[in-house]
Amino acid sequence: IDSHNSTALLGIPIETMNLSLPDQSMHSSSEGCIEDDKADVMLPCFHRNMYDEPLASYSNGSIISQLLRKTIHSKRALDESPFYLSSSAVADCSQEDQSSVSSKDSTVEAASPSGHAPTGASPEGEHAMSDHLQAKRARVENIIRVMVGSPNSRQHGDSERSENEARDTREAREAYRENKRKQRLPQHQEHSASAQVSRKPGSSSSDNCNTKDEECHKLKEQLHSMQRLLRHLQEKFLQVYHQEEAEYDRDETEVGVERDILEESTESHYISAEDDFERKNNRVAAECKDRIKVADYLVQQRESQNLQETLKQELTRAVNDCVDRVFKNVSSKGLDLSPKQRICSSPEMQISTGAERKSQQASSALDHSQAEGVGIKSRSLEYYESSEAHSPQDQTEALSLVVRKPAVPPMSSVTPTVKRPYPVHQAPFQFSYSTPLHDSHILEHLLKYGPHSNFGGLPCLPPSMDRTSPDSVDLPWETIAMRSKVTSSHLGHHARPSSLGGVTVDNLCLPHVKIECGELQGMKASVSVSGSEGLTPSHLKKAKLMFFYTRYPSSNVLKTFFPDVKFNRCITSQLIKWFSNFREFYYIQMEKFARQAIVDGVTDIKDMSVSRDSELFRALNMHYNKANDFHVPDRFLEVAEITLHEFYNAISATKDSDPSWKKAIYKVICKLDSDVPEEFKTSSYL
DNA sequence: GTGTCACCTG
DNA sequence: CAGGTGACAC
Repeated sequence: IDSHNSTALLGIPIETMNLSLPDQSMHSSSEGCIEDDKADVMLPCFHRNMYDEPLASYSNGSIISQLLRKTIHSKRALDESPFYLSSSAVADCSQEDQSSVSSKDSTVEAASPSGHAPTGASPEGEHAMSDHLQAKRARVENIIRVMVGSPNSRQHGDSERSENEARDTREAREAYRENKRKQRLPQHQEHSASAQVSRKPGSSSSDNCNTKDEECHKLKEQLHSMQRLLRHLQEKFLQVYHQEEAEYDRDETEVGVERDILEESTESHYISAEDDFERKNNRVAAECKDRIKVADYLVQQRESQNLQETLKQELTRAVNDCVDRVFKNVSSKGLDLSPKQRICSSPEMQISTGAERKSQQASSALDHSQAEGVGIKSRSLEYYESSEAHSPQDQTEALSLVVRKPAVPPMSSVTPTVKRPYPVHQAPFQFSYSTPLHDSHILEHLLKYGPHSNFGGLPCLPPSMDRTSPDSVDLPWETIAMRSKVTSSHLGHHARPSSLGGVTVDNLCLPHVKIECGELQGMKASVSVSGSEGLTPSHLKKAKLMFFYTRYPSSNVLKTFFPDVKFNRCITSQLIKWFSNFREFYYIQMEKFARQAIVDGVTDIKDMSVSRDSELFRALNMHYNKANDFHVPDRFLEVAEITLHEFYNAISATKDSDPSWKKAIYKVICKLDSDVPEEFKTSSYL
């Protein structure tokens, strides 16, 4: 509470801290898990004042709403006098933070984006205002987006966060108007940041390699960068609003109207999802309504209605999109898609530009750890950075490739894809805007656990246990890069179904066989044939065993003993080639052992016998019957012995000087073929 | 011209 | 084990 109050006094929104702290402490020692993250994210939404920033975590579409709400809130706080802050700070955490920072200027500015048309403005004036308003909104959206996606907001340690916030507060006061909004948004991130921090240890639980010192150092670094970013944003805000303020000075009543609109839209969209949330917020909402409603409906109903419609549309769209994404994710999970796929399913708009990229990447990765785990985020981000133009859909098929080749940007993969919910914004500032991720995961959580589930209380599951995928496990930033590389092994360690074994493997080998047939026909045959009709490793093994009986099988023999193979020129040639290779190895061995015998001083071929114990036999058996699960016929031993003698004699007679000296031997051996047992004819022999 | 084979290479 | 090549037979 102390820290809380102090922070509030400093004018820093600490709502997130207040709400998240318990969770943090709870999760700090535990392993980071998605659910926890989600819980952290969710808490603000459900336990906080509706007007705070419930929408901030939902979607880009709600940004305007968020701004409006904030403005209203600030306004209210202003109206309520300085005491509001102090009292609320102790009593209601959700309100104080906002009110603490609020000032009249800030209120006006904040309100400006949404509703500025002064009462009694002429129609033309209103129209012009609406245009102006839209332009203003766009700018504000961009700025907020930037702030939301601000890089370093996520990794602040609790202790350091205080310092950071204090600094931010000072800066904020300097640029008071914008700061109010800024502070909140960053805090929203901070909320997740805190969650992130708490989860870190857990995430790295598998390898407790991250010391606190390291974390602190990183957090500090990120804090600094975030501060820089914050200053930059403040400047931007000032620029925008100074311009706007000169022209449009907002009536406070409008703020109330807007706020009311926001209330309605917000409630309609989200309360249904979370009754608990509604209950908690009703109290606050009632208060606000009492104060503001009087002024609300006195002001330009028309504009407010338009605004209301717009906001509703935005919210509806955002919600719909979220639902779609959630269902996609769920369905993909049901299909047991690889983690990677799932990862990419929630990428959303991750657009980073220029110098901010790096920090952005880090922050965004951490930022969304709540929902999906850092690894996922980072990967998705990488993907978008590497190829911004690509839509997630484009990645759909690359998964397998990516999976096997770490070097390739894994991003290309996966993704079953979810369309980017909203068009990319063309703002001068394009930081990653990851909010959509939040909403999707929030909804997902709702779908999975129901609206009343306790996000904060979710059990911390062991990494990769009871999680949809290992990727969801949160990891420290340092490990993200590695993880993204490791992704390549996803197929292997994750879902590589044992079922992949037999048939699949065989099929994989098919190309081998088939490619040999240059012609389309052959390709078709091999492809369509797969398994039963094409040549598989099983067929190869069978051919090797047949070699014990026949070294020079005829085409007819082959066709007879490979009834399950759809023969064509390619297949036949392939089989012939196999036996050719078998012979090659066979004769090489024979020549080698014959020469060795000569070297060893063997003078009588009677001393050269081939038995099952002989080295020659072992070599041959190893080659043709590696599994040693086949009883080699005695006839083969005889043939082998004859062959060895032939080579010995030829070499002894120095016939090997003749380039074609082996031909005579081949001629002899080819006559020694015996019939292949009938059991080889059955396609299921092996 | 086509098919088969041995040989060589990777 | 596959691919390529040359020799050879048909």
